[in-house]
Amino acid sequence: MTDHNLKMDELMDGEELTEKQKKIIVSAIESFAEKGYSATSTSEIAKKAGVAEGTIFRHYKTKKDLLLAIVAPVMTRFVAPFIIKDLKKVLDQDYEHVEDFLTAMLENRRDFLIKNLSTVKILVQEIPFHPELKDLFKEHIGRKVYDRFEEIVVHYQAKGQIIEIPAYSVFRMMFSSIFGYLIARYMILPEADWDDEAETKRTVEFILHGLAGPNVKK
Amino acid sequence: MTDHNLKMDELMDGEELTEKQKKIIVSAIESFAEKGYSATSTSEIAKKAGVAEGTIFRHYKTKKDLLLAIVAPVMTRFVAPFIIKDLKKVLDQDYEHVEDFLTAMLENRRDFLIKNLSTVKILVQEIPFHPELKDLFKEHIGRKVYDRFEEIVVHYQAKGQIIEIPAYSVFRMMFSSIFGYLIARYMILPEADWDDEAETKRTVEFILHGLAGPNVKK
DNA sequence: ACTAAAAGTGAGTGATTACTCACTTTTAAA
DNA sequence: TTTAAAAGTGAGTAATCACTCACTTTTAGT
Repeated sequence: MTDHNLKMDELMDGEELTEKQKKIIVSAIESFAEKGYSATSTSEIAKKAGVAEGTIFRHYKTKKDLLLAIVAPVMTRFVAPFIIKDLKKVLDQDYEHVEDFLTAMLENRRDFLIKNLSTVKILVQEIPFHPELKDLFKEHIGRKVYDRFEEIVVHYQAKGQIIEIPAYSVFRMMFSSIFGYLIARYMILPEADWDDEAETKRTVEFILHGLAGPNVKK
Repeated sequence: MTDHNLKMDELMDGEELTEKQKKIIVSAIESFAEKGYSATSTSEIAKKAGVAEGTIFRHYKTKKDLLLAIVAPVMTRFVAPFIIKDLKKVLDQDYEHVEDFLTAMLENRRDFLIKNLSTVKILVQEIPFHPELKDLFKEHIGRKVYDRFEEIVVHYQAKGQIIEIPAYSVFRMMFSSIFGYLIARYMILPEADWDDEAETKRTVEFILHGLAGPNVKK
């Protein structure tokens, strides 16, 4: 179970969990990711966790609460790197060129995905069917991440490094290229023989050239 | 029901269907797209279609067969525009520049998506959970579409219009940009106020600049 | 008009499901 | 050591599910 690589407190944001509860979480993550929430029974989760079915309901009022308990933290954690104080100062010091920022972001998102692969899978697979998930997503990522990203885009446009188009277009193109790569790499064809260094470089170059402003570094 | 815009013979590749069968298909498409296959009961489909539940099993041996009957034709139709005889001749005559090809492809894929929105949604949502769908996808799209696409990439690389990188990287970046746009436009934020012409142009420009070869048209 | 095949029906079936709850075991505090 | 709270159990429940099948209705061919 790949999520055993994760410390349990990372999963649940430091909450104190019983051993049985941990087993329930781990088993639910595995089954939800593999079969989907709807096709996974609480009975199966219990068996896999080696607990009584009633134990699940001892900790989570409903099956849906179990799903939310798994997925909500991953959304919170997705946002974290974007919550930077004094963004402008950080960009000027550490990411003078948009290439530096891009490379860092791609690597950071990659690390995040590798660490949270199963839970991200669950999130992506379940969002179409659960309004609560969609609302949470909008709140955390739609708003918080996007607002920060807009500032970043404006910053680099002011320096002539990114073409003058709406920030949401930049957002869309950058994210689709990055996640197009990460999803293909880790979710669609994980067993293929990937040259990660080369593909990362190509993806960054693609984005840089695609969005090049008048002042871009050659 | 948006799929009512589709002629029924387009949906089912010309097969003769009874009126009740058509209603079953239409209702199943709607519910599978909205709730997912697993969370949709045959009882619900029957009620929505105004038929007896047994009627579904009169036409489809299992619930899964109903799903496959809906999804398989859309995959076949996805491939169709890529099955061109004498590809080189067509490219030279109609798409001298990669920009022309790109624009045509984006528009063609857009039209396809608009026409098949619900069934594409079902396909995307269900693939992770159904090995048969994944196999069908690999057969139709993984192989057929990709092989053709490789020829197209090689064609434009030979003319210096696309950068010399592996075809699968080109494929990945092009498709993620195109589908990043189409999915955002029609599946994630369909109600937003989109300037389609501008966004199409931006997407094409992004890809063109991102993949520009030494001989690209200025 | 008659007949057989095709299409459709809806009650029923055995299995499965999310959840409850009375009871048992474990843990922690005094 | 005792007591109470917390954690855990598993049989049971009402509801739901995919599917069957005896029967009815409709259609098509002669």
